[in-house]
Amino acid sequence: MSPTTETLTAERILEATEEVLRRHGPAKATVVDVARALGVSHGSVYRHFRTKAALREAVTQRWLDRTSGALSAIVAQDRDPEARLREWLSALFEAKRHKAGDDPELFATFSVLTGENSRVVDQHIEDLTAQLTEILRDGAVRGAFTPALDPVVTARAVFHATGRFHDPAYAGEWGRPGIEAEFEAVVDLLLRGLRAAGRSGA
Amino acid sequence: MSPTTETLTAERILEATEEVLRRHGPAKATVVDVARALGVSHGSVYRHFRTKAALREAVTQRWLDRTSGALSAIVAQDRDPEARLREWLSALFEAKRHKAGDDPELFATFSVLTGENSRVVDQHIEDLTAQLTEILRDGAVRGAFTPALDPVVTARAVFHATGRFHDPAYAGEWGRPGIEAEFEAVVDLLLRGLRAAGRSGA
DNA sequence: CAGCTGACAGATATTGAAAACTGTCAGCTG
DNA sequence: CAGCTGACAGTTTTCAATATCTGTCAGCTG
Repeated sequence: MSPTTETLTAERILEATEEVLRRHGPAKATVVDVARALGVSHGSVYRHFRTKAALREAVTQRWLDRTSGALSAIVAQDRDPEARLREWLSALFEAKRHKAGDDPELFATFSVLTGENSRVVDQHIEDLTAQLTEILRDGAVRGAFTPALDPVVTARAVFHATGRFHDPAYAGEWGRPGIEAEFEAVVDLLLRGLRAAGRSGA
Repeated sequence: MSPTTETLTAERILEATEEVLRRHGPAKATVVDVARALGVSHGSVYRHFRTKAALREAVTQRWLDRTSGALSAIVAQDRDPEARLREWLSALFEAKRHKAGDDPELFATFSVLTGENSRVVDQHIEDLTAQLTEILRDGAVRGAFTPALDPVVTARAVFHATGRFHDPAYAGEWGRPGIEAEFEAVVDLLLRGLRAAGRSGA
């Protein structure tokens, strides 16, 4: 039962690939490296993943799904939709910032896929906007947010409007001093726009 | 009075550089090319611009200033601040879109400078947010926008929130089908947030 | 015989030598 | 003598040869 004699599964390949990507980065990590880390030939890896791109995408998907999963807990909370939306956006920003800082090589892989308009990234964005839609819909039902706005369209608008704080293209600016204040200003403005008429402002 | 015997001025060098950049793009355009286009030695170009970077920046600044100038006319209009803001944002989006489409090589130069956090790009952003601030301040005075928000901070928030529609990092998405609707959704939401309480919604 | 191997063809990346470019400056020229 | 030239040193880019990688598959192995 030593690791090298265990059956070769997609899961084990994903773990090894994540490790190789973490060490070498997306530009240098090769399928041969992954196979070597697992003590098998690279042909075996191709038995589980049709192409190198599919492997990269699977690793990235797993990695992104961890974020979506953590955020969905906030959506499920039973409290003030406005506070929930604020916390959700804040958590998304934090998550992306930490990923960029703690796992720069995996983050670079994610950035590459974003630039390539990968299906995986599109799916991630759909997951996130679906969560936003859920909060907005609930907020409208509870009377916290105006019912005048279509939740699906508005969720996408909120997501795009906060792109500076979660899109990897901006990762370089997430370390700047005033970034937190910028985030607050954008979120405050968006929340003003979402609130039902008759509720007090800031 | 033939062009080749005219005095060599910064202005003539800028024109020639713009032409060379348009033809070759930022990666291939050289100072030697610019000098050749002007019929002088490259040493003469260095008499007017200390480095190649300074030359690129001067060309880009001129190019960006044309946009700021056109937009300032909208700021100066004497009409409903909300309509003015809408038109200003729309004009900014259009201007960037056309620049990206009509002058791809000059736009690429601008994108390079953006990625390098050039002083020229920072100045351009300051110009634009100053114009936004002006509209917001005027809107607050006229009672169209809520006075609860600091115009300077809010102008930056509006600028960041609409980044998807003017930041060169997103140029690749400006040709997509739904982009206009996305733009409208974001602007509608922001305007709801800006409006003074007691005014009717959408 | 299910799963793995390793040789292979074509594609991609690396390397290092040669070419081109940037920025300087002593001296030429009108 | 103000303005321009062109040779030059140091750096960057180009290009072609070489090495490595991707993806396939016939055949080996437990």
